[in-house]
Amino acid sequence: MTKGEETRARVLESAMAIVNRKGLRNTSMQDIIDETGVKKGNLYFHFSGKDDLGLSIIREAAERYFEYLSKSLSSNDPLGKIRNILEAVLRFHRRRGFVGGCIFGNTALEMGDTDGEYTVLVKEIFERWVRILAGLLREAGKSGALPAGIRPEPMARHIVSVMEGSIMMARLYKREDPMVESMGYIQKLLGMK
Amino acid sequence: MTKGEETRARVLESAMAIVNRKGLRNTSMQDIIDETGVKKGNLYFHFSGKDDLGLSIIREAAERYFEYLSKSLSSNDPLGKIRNILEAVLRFHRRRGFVGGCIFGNTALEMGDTDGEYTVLVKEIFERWVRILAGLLREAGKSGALPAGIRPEPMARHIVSVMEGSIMMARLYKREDPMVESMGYIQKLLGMK
DNA sequence: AATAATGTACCAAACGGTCGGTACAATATT
DNA sequence: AATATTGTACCGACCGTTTGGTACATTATT
Repeated sequence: MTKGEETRARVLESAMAIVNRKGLRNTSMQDIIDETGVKKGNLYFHFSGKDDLGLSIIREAAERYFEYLSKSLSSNDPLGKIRNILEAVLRFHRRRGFVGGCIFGNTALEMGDTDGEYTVLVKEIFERWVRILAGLLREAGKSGALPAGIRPEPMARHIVSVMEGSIMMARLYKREDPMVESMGYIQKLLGMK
Repeated sequence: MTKGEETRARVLESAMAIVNRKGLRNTSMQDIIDETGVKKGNLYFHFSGKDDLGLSIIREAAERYFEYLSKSLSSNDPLGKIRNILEAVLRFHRRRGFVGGCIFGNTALEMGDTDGEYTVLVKEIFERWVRILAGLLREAGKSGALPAGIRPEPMARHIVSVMEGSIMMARLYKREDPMVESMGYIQKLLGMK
């Protein structure tokens, strides 16, 4: 790792923490400069602009997030794995004190109705999440563990919506209850409760 | 209605439309000046600052929203009324082409983790929504129309989370499917499907 | 005449971004 | 071995624009 790569990684690390806390639009390049000590010229040497930095942050956050989720799969049966994932998401936000919320959902909302690079990237991340859940649901369906009338794809999309909505509420009220309750209802729908 | 009241109402109307489309933080006072033709001095005569204008917008939007929902209650039984409300929400966003999303959820996220006036106001609005839904659920419970194990308050909170999450997804993908699907799963939980 | 409403000019701060330039190690040339 | 060249990393002053907000004179309305 060269000196430059090290600097870039360090800046990305700090910037990710700030954006996770304050959101993308509300984080200025100056904030990053102040926090990391990197000088402006150098910051723009490593990142071509704010969008380059922002997209790099989202991409890096997604990689870490999916890696974290995949390490939380302790169960053997597919529905158990889904519960593992939901619980991992809850743990993630509980550890953060429900500060910041979901960086992907936040970015989706911040970017509004534009069709820019951010929106495309966030869509891809959600689709990746849906694909993972739908795969597990399909697997559960094959072994007859899925209640009648539950189709994998729509249910997977529903789970993502529920998590995003309940993360938002948990953040707003700084309580885990919205997430815990909604996760319970998902499990009820899946016949696990 | 005096001329001044008229001006104030007109500015509030236009500003609400802009904020609904672009979000609060991404809407500048200049945007409102450009759109409405009101002059800067006059704008600051009617509203003490951006926060005053912003809070007025949210309050007004909430009044209209709840009024709109209450006019959509055509059913007689409480669970039917809940379906009416969900369908009214869907119609509301469909008419907007899923542009803008939910102004309350957007504001909640935009304001981040601060405990400012915006956050307090948005919390109140969500609580009001929960109270309405919980009342209907309790009513349904009394007449035995609620499946076993469904408690009104948590279920009401869950419904709000689901709606917020699915509105966000519908906005992101510019499709009604996320809302339609999630509404279906809510009805399934309530034993209506 | 008093007050309510409006118009215009201005402000300091913050924003993302550009610019010319420096420091220094690695490589090429002589 | 001495010198010249190149590429990476870094620096801080400066730019134009936009931001929310203020000051104050002017015009309608009552």
